[in-house]
Amino acid sequence: MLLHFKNRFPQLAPYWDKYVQFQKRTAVPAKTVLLHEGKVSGNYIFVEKGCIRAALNTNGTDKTMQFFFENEGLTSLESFIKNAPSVFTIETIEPSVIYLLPKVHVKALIAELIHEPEFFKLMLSVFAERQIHYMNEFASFIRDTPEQRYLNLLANSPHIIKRVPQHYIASYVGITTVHLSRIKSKIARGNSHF
Amino acid sequence: MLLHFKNRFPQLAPYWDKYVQFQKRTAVPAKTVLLHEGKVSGNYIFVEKGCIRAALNTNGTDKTMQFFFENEGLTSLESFIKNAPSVFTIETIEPSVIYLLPKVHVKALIAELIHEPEFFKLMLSVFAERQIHYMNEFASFIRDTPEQRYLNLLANSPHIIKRVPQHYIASYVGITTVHLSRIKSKIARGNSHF
DNA sequence: TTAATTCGGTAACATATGTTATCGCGGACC
DNA sequence: GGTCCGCGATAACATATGTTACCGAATTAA
Repeated sequence: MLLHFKNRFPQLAPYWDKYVQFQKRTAVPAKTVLLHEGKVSGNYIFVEKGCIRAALNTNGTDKTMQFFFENEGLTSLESFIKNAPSVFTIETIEPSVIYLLPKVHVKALIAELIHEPEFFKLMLSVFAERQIHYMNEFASFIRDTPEQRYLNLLANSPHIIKRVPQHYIASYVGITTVHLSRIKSKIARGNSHF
Repeated sequence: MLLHFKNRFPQLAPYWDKYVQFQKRTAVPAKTVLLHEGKVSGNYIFVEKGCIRAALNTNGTDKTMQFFFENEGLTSLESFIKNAPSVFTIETIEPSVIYLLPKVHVKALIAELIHEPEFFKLMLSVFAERQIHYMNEFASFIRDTPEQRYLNLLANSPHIIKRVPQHYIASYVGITTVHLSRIKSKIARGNSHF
């Protein structure tokens, strides 16, 4: 993970190098839970290979919120920052290779980098991107019908649809697997709105 | 607006003072558009008095995304940072008194403050809060039924329901005004799920 | 003040989506 | 090879939500 940042931000190389030793590389099978909903997040997670999802559990039904693939990093921000119980579960979809960087070291890294304007800009842009991402997801739910959300996904992130089992996609667009099947067959029959 | 920050972060007082002169205080009537969807945001907006909403327009139907009240600040982040067209409109609900701080000065302020660790922490926490907010809204749409969303609003933000016209609330929870009326009368009859 | 407009409630009907159940395919495991 | 199980399709029915239309109260404009 830190190597990934190092490639993107070589100016800060000495900092990354110093913390490389603390991250743990692990290979895990599919359906491995990396963080349980309700537990406090202890690590920043980086995906080297494989595929991970964040999921909510409501009255026994599992709903997928987000997907992560190679070269993406994630954590439960609220849990990480505030030591609050995570609202979602983090789980592998495929057998994956991940890096874990414990929270203490992330905090130490940030404390060291707090004087570096380059790092400041990096953090702000990362945070801004995430905020914009979630805001757009939120806006999409207010604005779009589930069918439209599926079509958007098909248009903007076809790799997700190709790679991820369909029942995860269904809850992600806000519907049941049955209804997603209906939508797909409707599209296949050429009866979509487009 | 800057006075607001000055009260909360007196350590940075000299910076706030310097920029106070650039902000413009304005009183505007209800239903005044402060930023049109599709336009680039030019100001950071701070609400001294009144009430503002962010809204999306889809095929002629107006949908409310968020409400802002006294002592809250807002802008279209994507538009502000990337000079991208704003995805939403910003409009007053009530007659309001607002402060506008032009983008150039906000950027200059950030550029000056970039070396202040206190400011760094402030910015990160502001950004983190916003991200958590939008993420929770997003999660709520995946997890909850519209009726549940209305009940959540009633429990967590009753001031919004008391203060804002109901048709804005309806689109905010993701339904039509007709259906919101149904839900309300159902609750009044004591038939809600709780 | 009256007149106009906005806002919220309700009904009847149309459509979208959920629920439950069944089937079939294909991979995992022995 | 066979058996089990995860996954996706489909049907029939139930429920949730949208659409249109109408009414009356409340607010605003003249």
